[in-house]
Amino acid sequence: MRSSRPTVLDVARLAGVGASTVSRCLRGGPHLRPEVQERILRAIAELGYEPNEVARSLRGGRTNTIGVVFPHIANTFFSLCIQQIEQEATRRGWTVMLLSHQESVAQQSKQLAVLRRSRVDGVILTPAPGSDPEQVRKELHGMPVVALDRPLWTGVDHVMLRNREAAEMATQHLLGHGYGEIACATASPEIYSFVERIAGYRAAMARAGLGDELILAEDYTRLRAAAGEALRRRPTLRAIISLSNMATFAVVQAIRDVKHEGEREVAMIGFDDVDFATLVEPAITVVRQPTEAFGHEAVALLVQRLTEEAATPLQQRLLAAELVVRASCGCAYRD
Amino acid sequence: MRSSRPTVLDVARLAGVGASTVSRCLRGGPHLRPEVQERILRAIAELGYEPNEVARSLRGGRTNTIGVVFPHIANTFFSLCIQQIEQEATRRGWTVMLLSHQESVAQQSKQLAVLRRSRVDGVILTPAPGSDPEQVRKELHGMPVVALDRPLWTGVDHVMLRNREAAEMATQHLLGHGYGEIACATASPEIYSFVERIAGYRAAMARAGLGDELILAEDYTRLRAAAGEALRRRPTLRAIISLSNMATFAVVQAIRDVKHEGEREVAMIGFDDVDFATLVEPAITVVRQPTEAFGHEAVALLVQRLTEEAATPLQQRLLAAELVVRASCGCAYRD
DNA sequence: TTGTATGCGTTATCAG
DNA sequence: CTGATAACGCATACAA
Repeated sequence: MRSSRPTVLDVARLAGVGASTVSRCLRGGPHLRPEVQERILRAIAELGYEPNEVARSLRGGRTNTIGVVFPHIANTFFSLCIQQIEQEATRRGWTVMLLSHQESVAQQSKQLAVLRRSRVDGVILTPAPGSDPEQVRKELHGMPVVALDRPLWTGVDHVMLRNREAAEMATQHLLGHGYGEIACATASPEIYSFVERIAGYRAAMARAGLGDELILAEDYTRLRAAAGEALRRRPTLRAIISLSNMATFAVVQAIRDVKHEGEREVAMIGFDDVDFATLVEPAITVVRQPTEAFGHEAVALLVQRLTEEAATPLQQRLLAAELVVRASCGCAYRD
Repeated sequence: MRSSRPTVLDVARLAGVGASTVSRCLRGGPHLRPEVQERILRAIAELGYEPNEVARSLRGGRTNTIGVVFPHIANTFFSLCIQQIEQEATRRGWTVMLLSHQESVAQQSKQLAVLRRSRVDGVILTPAPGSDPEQVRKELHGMPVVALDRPLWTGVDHVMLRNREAAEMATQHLLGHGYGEIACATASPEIYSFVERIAGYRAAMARAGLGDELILAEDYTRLRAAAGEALRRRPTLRAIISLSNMATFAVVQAIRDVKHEGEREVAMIGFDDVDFATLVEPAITVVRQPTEAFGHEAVALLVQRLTEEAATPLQQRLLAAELVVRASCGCAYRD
């Protein structure tokens, strides 16, 4: 059953040629007599030969594999990115090794060690909050890396959202509807993208001469509670911006909680075009991140660097978010 | 920069021992003088040596990698499974190569070829609909496989839901609420799990002496339309069961579409505990699949078979679904 | 145009 | 207890 598979040598023997000739035939070498090539191809088919990528990797020093390390896999933002990465990698003939670090620096270290030992050619990484850039640089040990969604250190290729602009845009939109008191909700406010989005929100509020109110929490269960509390404490608070898909979920719940206690309309703009955005009433206006571009660009950048001849200059992609206007922001319903 | 990394030989030289001694030290061989071990460990630390898994794989004939092939990655059911698989694999010291086939048999063939050439030790596969089992068996070429969510051929390890029971349970629940006309909605009715769930639904309806009505479509946009149409065509239709997270989404939309046209209450039970289930009004009663168990069991089964001494008997896990009762089925609201 | 020999980094074997 | 050696499968340099 587990009969060991045929090697180039088996093919060579059957075709009555040398091993290197078979190798050349496989790799499309030009120096081949058609007749010989024919014999080799037949031998390959007959034996069901397939090259051993492990041996190729050892010999060539390249694995044709990229390591992908994300905080979580099931979070819709990341799973959409991963989906895109897998497809783009497959399309280009690369293979993906998937790992997650659960937002833990320690776990991230372990996973990077796995990638080092596996000799992957490059890495796509969304670093855990609190990562020491210099430490990560060492742990990468020279493996080319593309930072996705969060920065690593200046001088590394990355693909990120224009976080500030995105949050500003949302805030502006709410301000345009006449809301003066607008809160901003997120868990894990130490995570880079949230830091930036908070800054964007604050900038917009400051420009309008208004104060800001942050609703923060360690996790999303607490965020729901915190948002509810904020709404109760401040009856004049009528609008909230949430900074991620999870936060959006929590805020929707909080608003519903408060609504149940008495009449109270609260406008909101969510982050990420979650599927429930169009299902709830009113439909949620959201800041949509271009997840396809995240995945596509990350792979493109990495592959480019892995196959470059001369040194490619630093590549940094700053992606624009899109405001998908629905009803929750105060706009007329128009679905 | 790309200075090639130290090898066992470098470590051996620095420690003043032979290469195999270093190897034994690494693999925890018992035959080592403490003094020598000390020297080796120091050399390893000094050089920053890390074993090359590629070479190990070539030498050992095992890659410590499992291939995971799913239809899609971003579908919440699959992404939850993948998340669990990655965690369980990492915990056990295995590595995951992630691929998707987009429900295409041709794409699946290509991905299995990638896995063959990569010499992964085993595969977790959710086969594309229309797969020829014998063909897949050949394409696996002896690699141990665990089928997840959909069967492959009798005699292969698998982890699946008790689909019929799950659908029957949901149907029963609706029948218990007094609904006589209950429709069942899904796209891609050729996919195994949906076939089974349809059978379960029908069995329950037949047992109650009632006829069944299937709402089928090729994709989910059309399913939304088809469900809306069915509701309009048959004003007495007051309950729908949807067979997947995507179908649930479509049915919720359809019910909302119809509701907008006039007063009409439609009960429903969804499949998969999607996050929007608790956000819409009324909250959706759903059949919850134990995604953690899917991932965990799949890895456990596969690893067991990969590390078995003697031949392990066929392992088939049939997971039970859980009815999460909320309000959409007609039960009192109780959140 | 083709074949032979060598090495990629490990580990198992076997002799010391 | 330890060290030299061979082999895993492939691709390259070089010889023919």
